Amino acid sequence: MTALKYSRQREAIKNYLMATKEHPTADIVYLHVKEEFPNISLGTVYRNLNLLTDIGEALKIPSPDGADRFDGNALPHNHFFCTTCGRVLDLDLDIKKLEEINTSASENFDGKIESSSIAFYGKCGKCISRQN
Amino acid sequence: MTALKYSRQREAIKNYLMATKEHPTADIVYLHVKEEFPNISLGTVYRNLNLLTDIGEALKIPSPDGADRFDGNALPHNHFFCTTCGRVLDLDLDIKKLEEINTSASENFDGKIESSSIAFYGKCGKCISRQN
DNA sequence: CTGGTTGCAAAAGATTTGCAACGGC
DNA sequence: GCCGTTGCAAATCTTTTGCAACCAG
Repeated sequence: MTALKYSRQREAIKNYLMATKEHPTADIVYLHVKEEFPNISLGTVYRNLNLLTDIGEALKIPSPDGADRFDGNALPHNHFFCTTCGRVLDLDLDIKKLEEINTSASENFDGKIESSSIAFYGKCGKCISRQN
Repeated sequence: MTALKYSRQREAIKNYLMATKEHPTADIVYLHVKEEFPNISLGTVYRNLNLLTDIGEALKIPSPDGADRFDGNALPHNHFFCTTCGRVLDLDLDIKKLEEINTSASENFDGKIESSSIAFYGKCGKCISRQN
């Protein structure tokens, strides 16, 4: 285990991640942090996003089409993927229900379930009203 | 809508996908189908996997580390991702519970939820026993 | 014949990495 | 000063695509 050292770039990345609800891709994080650090490189953004993910301060959300997305909220919660516009939204569920699911899943499964996350798919509110 | 035409390559890909429970990457599908069609190209494998996914005869499972995986079982079911060895396993849940989740999620959500899928994380049985 | 499909290779997109300079501690 | 971090560019990995030949209907 190597000691972690402070860096202004990493802090800016983390601040941006925690402030937005947009579940940005690495590229979008890069574009925003670039406003404050014009010389920052995409490689640094990737390195720090992975580092934050590894130490549990961010989530990496894989996407079936396109780049992975990142979430500054590392607490257990779920996501909704709009199949029309591609947006990713947070979606909170009753904790009891979530625990029930893990318990129920453990019953017929050979292994240890440590966590779970649900992906919901459909049309988001914006896309539904745009369609009318 | 363009008419779909039979191809031996597509059939071989589909057969392999339906026969395995390994949730293979495109590359692994390629290596297996190559045994029967030595000249098949990776591009053809990708084209057909995407086609099968589009017409609902396969699922594309995005992975946070590495290539997407494909599943020949297109019926709604869930997956377990072993955080130690990276294997992806099927995991079935009570249908009632799944419906409850979608209903419960719809209540506080502005949009239309059409489907959902749960990703479970932890250690698979093999990795647990290997560790002892 | 017509038009979907294939193999090949090049291109595109996303992410990682080697390296020398830099910056925390 | 030591060693983690950065910027840059090149490399790697995954997936898509243009094109001419091919094949199913």
